[in-house]
Amino acid sequence: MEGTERRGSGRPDEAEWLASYDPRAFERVAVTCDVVALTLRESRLHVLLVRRGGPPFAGDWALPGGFVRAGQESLDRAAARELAEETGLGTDTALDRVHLEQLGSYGTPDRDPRMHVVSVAYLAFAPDLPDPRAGTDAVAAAWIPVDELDLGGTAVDPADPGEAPQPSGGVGRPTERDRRGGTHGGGPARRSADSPTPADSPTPADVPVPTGVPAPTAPPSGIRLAFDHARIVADALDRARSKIEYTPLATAFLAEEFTVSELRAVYEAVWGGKLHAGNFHRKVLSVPGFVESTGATAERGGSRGGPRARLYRAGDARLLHPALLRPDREDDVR
Amino acid sequence: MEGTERRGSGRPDEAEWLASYDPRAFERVAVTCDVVALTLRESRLHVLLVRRGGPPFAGDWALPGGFVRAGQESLDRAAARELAEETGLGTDTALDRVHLEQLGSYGTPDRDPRMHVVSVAYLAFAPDLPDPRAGTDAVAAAWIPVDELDLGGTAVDPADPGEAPQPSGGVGRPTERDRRGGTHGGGPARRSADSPTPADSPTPADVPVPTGVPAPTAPPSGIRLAFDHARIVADALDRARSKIEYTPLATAFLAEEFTVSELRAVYEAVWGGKLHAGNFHRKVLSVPGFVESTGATAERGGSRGGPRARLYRAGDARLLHPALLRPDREDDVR
DNA sequence: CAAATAGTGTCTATAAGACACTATACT
DNA sequence: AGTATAGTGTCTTATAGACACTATTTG
Repeated sequence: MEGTERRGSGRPDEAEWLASYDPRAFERVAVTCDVVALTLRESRLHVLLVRRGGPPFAGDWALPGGFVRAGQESLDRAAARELAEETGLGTDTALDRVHLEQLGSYGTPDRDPRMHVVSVAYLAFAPDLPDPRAGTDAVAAAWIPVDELDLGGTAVDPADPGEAPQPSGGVGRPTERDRRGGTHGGGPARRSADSPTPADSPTPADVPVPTGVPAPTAPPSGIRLAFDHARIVADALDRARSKIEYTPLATAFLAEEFTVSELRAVYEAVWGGKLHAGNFHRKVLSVPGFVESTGATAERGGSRGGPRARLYRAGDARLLHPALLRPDREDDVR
Repeated sequence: MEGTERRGSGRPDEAEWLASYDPRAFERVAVTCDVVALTLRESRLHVLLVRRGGPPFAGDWALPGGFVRAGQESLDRAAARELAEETGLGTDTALDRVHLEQLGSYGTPDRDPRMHVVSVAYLAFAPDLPDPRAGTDAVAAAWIPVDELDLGGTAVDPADPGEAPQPSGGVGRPTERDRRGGTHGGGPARRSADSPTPADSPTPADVPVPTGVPAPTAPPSGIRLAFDHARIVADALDRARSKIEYTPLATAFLAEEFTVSELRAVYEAVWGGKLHAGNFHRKVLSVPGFVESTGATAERGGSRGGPRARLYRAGDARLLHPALLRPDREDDVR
């Protein structure tokens, strides 16, 4: 809207002017909010998906989402609403322990065969939540392990990653997408789709889906997602991997009180690899404001032995300083 | 769109179902692309702005932007088009040296008094470009020094930063916004507006606009921007400050060949502070792929004396490893 | 010549990782 | 008992920053 009027004064292209002046005079794009909700179940990362009842992509799994209610709600609220509807949790209940942030917007004209739809994607970090009330919705809804998804390991041109999340306007570190290339140096006409720029993680890796990263890549023949949702989920995972490096958000996957081992399990699940227990322990406790001791101790030791671990809760830091950097992978930048 | 059909089977709220089922049956939101184009002029950071000709906010400066052409262009393309139109440069010409990435989307219902508009904001890094062809557009267009803008140093509730960029899905480091709080831990209903989550910079600083950061904060009475564009520009600056930490994008502000001193000037302008020349020099040359020597030497030494500097061009790295971290500011996290 | 800059050398503090070791608790 | 885990200590290496210094060029 803004800045529209400046067009069309003393210009020859009146037609074009009209087109952009009154939105109602022309076809419009639809706006939806889609949510990539992540949680940890049995030390595996899961994403909330719904099964589509009708075409297009009938029977396929897709991200929960829906139209933004014009004039009624902000994007953030729309995302929260979608998430609440899908998880079956009240907008307040257990849902207030969920972290929700904007991921990026996707708006290629042909991403939905029915019409031009711009989806504003959100990323959610949730503690282990109950199964979504599948019966309520037409088809099914479930938490699916992310490593069972086909996220299209099929290389993305590093110079033209499509459109969507960029290492966005938040405080962050380079994400996988950044590592893969992003829009750097490209002319304005380089991307094929709209993509938020990833901006979360600092570990470089310009190779699309190289070996070296253990779990979070696409398996031989995983679950296909509807629309461009595989891309959105891939971007979300990039963001998540990056985000837990420099924020305490890994704690959002856990209960209010947790042990350092449980926290380490979050990192291992999200990053996909083993971490050195001893060094991780010291590191976590050394970052100011990351966790604070409750003074209590776990009821029992590990299931396979070991002393009872001390309990912690999230500290008051909003950023980790210094950050917990991902271990260098082979597939480093350049 | 996606996942809409799953609603409304065996549900009591048929009305609501209808509302979200067929987008054409209800009021829609408009989608625009706004661009925050940054460039360096005389060692100061400037942003491209246009002056509004009519209400609302007539006479105020605003970001260049316009409607996304339904069914015709992706978000990335729309942003590139807006930028090209405004700078007067062809979509290819000098514009192919411009870096363009998605920043985030802003969609509070009341951000435009006329209707519900979702703006997908983009961030551009440009080398010194000619003045925009002001005559063409109704009112004016110009490069304005960012430190002359009123970006509302008026504290943002660290717990409720509004809606827009989050340290997005790209590879990044925590940005100022991350440092200020972001959506961490907040329930889904916490934000007042939609904001991409910043994800770019790692230096923590939870204080809204604390002392310590020299230049890039709001002056006593700077230029007011239309709509929520001050917020968008603030988010863009956060992203930019963060982005040059872990990517070689600072070179996008310079000509093809540049000296280390010129590169340092970019960092100083964007971060707002002096950097140690010697350490910066060594650091830049030590990061693999950041810059590569051309073998040539500058024609003349500095205007105030000194040897002729060697010339470099951007290297092939897409991420800096290790990153060039911003010097710790007092206003550190916690 | 004076002053400012380009570029290098050196030292110190911090942080990450490898490794070793103890103490505890489960089966 | 055997084994796995919680948590700590120590050493090595990489990096950031402070500081010093030389060489080169402009006014």
